[in-house]
Amino acid sequence: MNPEFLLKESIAKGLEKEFSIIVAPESILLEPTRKDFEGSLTFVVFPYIKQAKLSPEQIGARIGEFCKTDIPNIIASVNVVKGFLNIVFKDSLWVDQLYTNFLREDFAQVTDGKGEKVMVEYSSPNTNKPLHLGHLRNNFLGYSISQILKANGFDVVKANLVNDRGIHICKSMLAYQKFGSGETPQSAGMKGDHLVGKYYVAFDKELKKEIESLVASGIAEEQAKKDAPILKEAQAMLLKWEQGDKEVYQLWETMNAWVYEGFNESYKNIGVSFDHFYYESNTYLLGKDIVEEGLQMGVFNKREDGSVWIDLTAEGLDQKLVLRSDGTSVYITQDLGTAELKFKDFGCKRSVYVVGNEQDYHFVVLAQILKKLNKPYADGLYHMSYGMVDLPSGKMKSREGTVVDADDLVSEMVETAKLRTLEQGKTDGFTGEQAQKLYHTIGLGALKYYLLKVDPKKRMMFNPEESIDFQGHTGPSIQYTYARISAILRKAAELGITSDLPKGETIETLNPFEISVLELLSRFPTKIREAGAEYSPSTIANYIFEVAKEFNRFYVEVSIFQETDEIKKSFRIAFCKAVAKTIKDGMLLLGIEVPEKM
RNA sequence: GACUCCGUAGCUCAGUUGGAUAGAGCAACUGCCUUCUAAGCAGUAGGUCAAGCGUUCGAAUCGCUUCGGGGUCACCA
Repeated sequence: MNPEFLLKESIAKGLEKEFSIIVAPESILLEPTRKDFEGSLTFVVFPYIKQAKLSPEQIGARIGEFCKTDIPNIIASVNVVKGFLNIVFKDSLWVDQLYTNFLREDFAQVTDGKGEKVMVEYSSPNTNKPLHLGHLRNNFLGYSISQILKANGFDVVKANLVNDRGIHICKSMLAYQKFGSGETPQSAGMKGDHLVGKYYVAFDKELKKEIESLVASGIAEEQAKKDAPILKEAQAMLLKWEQGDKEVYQLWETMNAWVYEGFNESYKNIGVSFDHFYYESNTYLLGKDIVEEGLQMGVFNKREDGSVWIDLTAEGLDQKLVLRSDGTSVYITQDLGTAELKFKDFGCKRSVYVVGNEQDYHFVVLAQILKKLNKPYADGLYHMSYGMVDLPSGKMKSREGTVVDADDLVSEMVETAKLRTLEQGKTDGFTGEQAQKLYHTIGLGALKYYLLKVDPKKRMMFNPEESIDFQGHTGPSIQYTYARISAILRKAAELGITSDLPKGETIETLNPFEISVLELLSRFPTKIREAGAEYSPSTIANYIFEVAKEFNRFYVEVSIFQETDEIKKSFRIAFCKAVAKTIKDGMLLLGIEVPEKM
């Protein structure tokens, strides 16, 4: 039985016996004891002073005494400071916890989700240009939250809704037609997505040129922006695409195929994956039947010009268009359609959308509409809204060429990892392939950790120099801790030291370093719950860093192989195993791998 | 303008269901590699938690006001 729960039960019993205060054990709040006081868990008594009509110190003392006699096999001592009752567990309890809990294969598996299906939609790129830094945050967050939801007992379907149609794709296509002279990714020696992106930039350049010359000929800038011939051509091309024009369609398929090949390579390289792909070219016409449905229900209303609207003023929102007067879809129409499609395909009542916070309003509206339509999946919609990634030079803008390309960034990180590793001569005994894999693990680990350690909701700063730092609060430093432990475990195996204690043996006294690490390990399931409930990979990232940091303190202070007490030695091997497992499992929740050697 | 998110050390961030003396990392400075990997550890210095008022046993955390920054308010996606 979990000692934290036993303690809560005992406190609840104590409150009742001593003060006739009835509280459910689950609702009792315990927090980790502050470092400067003795103890593992702290019960704050202030909330009960009114009912108990005694001073905080007196209440704390009486509850403490009660617990001590109630569960003497768990508690070593208690102390009361002001209104804080600090509980010191017996060292042998931690030993017991280590063997029966922390080392268990499923220690990090929470079952609260009960196998319920959840769809996590993330990545969702446009096919007119390659992935950039902002996409990386999205992809890492999406993958990580999928892992975290799985760890919470949900059955997760990872989906990618590819935006493969629209005016922006036509821009790339048109520029390719004009200036491409038939080059291909092979002939250009470029990844397909980068090649297509090149023409997207080319389009923009041409467009600017045309606008300038129009302005020079005396046309107002506003008008020139609308009248530029190349823009008109792109719009015409989109129309042709929608009419199924063979030539346009073929070009579209060819160029998209290039992009997909490029994306797949990138996805593989950054270690994210999907269970299902949706393509907007298949879904952009959906949603019209839902509009019809809404009209029938009286949720939507049709105006004279034929456009369809929903009035959300009662909800504190606005009037919102859901279908244009010409009968074509807008963004939200499509999203209504795909929400329905997702539900039909997988039956997920819960659906997580990993989408930037500039779309907060859109998702509030979407959720409201689904609710009004009485959709069974309306309440399960969650917009995992994350902040922009800023550069020291300011906001990233594709058109102004201030984006950081995802592929370039990853290779730079890997290259830096290689340099650092070679500098330190740490690849002795590695084959070339193993070394390459290590550089990738470290470089990518650094990048993922850097992007995931920050609260997703917050806008964050990407400082290129800091992100390639491998020391301190970084992924590689955690990976390094894992590699160190692995070295110990290898040596223990060589020496034939087991991690099991002889039958009937236990350890009565641990050192403070061991205890504070074990305290941390005990919080892992709670942290997983927290991360799941808050949709916050950063909770896990910061927790794992704490574990690694605390273990490192133990590592420099306490020797394992020089320990003469064989029982203690075995215990410490088990201890190392549990820490390694926690770090590994935690990092995998972030999508970060850990190396056995580095 | 309306709505919304944010403001914590020089920098990047934790901490926010109200709890003890607000914590890390980087950068700066001092130490520690003949003992399990120094991508580590120990230490020094660095704070009016944007400002003010309020709520109460207690506020970085809740409320109001002000200042500063971002985002959204398209028959674009």
